[in-house]
Amino acid sequence: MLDINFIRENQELVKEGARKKLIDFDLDRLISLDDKRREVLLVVEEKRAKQNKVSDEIAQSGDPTGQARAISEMKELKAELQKEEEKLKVVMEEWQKLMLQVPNVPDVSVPDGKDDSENKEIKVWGDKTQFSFTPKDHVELMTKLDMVDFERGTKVHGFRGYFLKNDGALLSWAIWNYAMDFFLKKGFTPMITPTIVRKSNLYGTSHLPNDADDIYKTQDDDYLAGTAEVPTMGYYSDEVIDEKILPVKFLSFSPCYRREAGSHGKDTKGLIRVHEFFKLEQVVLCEASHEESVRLHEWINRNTEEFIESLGIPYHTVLNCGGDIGQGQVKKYDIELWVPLEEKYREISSASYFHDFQTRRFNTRYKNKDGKMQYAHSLNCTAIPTPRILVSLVENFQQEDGSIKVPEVLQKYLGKDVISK
RNA sequence: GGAGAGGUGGCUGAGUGGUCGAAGGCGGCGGUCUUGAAAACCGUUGUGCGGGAAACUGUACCGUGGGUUCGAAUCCCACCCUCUCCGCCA
Repeated sequence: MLDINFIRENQELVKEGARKKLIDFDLDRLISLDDKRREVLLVVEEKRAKQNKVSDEIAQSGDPTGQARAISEMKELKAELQKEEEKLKVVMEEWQKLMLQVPNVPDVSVPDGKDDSENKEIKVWGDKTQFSFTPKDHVELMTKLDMVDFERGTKVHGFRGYFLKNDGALLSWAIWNYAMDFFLKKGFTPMITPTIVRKSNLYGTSHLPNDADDIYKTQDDDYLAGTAEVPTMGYYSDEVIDEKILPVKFLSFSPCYRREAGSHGKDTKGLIRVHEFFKLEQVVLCEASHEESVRLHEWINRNTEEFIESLGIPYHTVLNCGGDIGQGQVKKYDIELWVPLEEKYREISSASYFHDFQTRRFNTRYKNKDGKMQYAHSLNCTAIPTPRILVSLVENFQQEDGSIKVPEVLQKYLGKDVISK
């Protein structure tokens, strides 16, 4: 959410931002609605002031005749007031709905573009893996090594279902354990978060109202979070946090649930796109400073790059274009790992910052040194998702005999240096 | 699932129709005292929106939404949430 005064004072900027993000938003409608809101609010407040004043006089007056006259006058005023309040209510309903749809303004460095095909590659690390034999894809590799069972996954769960077993399961644990060690050294506070969350948290992160189709809902009207960003951001909702604890850095672990509505034809095989996965997520709250947001954004993204580098998987980093950026995000980097059999880089991580877009919705504030209330800034970045990471890991490290070399840093966590039959 | 209790400011806790934005306490801040600190004492201490250069001022906020009333933290209705006990359960 943006501040309405900011919106009013920066209409062209907001419009340009929406254009860049390819979000269709009728700002003029919001502005005229806001004019109306202000106008009616003024009338309502004037009438209330009058009402309050006369009510006090009635209470203090010892004159019954005067009281009776004032009361009958106030009855009229009350009727007028109710009419105006009803008007205000109607205006506010639409106003609030529109306010939830205003996109945050993307950074000037965000390039134009319609979708992920127009993201800008800003970094390439490692050489694309070359094989002296015919490589296999992760489905074949992992199935043959009995690391995964898609058939029974589908039997039990349905479309996109999977079981990880044997070294598939152990490798996941090894990655989680390694990632914990790796990220905790950087000063994160580890958390295991709830995944069933109240609706308000998804409005807070701005997954709602716009991405409702992608979110599972329970019969109790709760939702299953698609990322630990959601519960972690909710952690400090409606709180005034102590400025001294900023920046707070959480490393949150959770299962993640995504309906993947609208992507039925995509990635139908394998572990790239599944309904249920696990993720370690970096979530950061910092002081309300653009420079600090930028600094931490670079930092969290770099953390994940370093993690991937330590595994030795070739990747590149892209700067997401306007059309590939979410409603609330100011700027986003994606880290994409090389998937040899697809001959493509595939997204493994996403680092974004939001300024106070999310914290306004969550009402997460702190008091700054001058005693002024400020909305904190928020950022997040994937630390590591499983099982998606396994795709590029096994494909890049496969050997001619169908075994998989274990990256050195994982060997002590897995207890072996090669996965074979 | 059954039964009960309760939601008030940063916290605790009083307040059952009229200067209540809300007593008291704790905490915070400022001061007195002290070499310094503690203790004690004195003072001060909510947020959003609007107006104003400012002092200040209008309005809203006592879980949420409605209702009654000239007037609601206080009365009525619905909902949400929390806690306790019993049951079930990883």
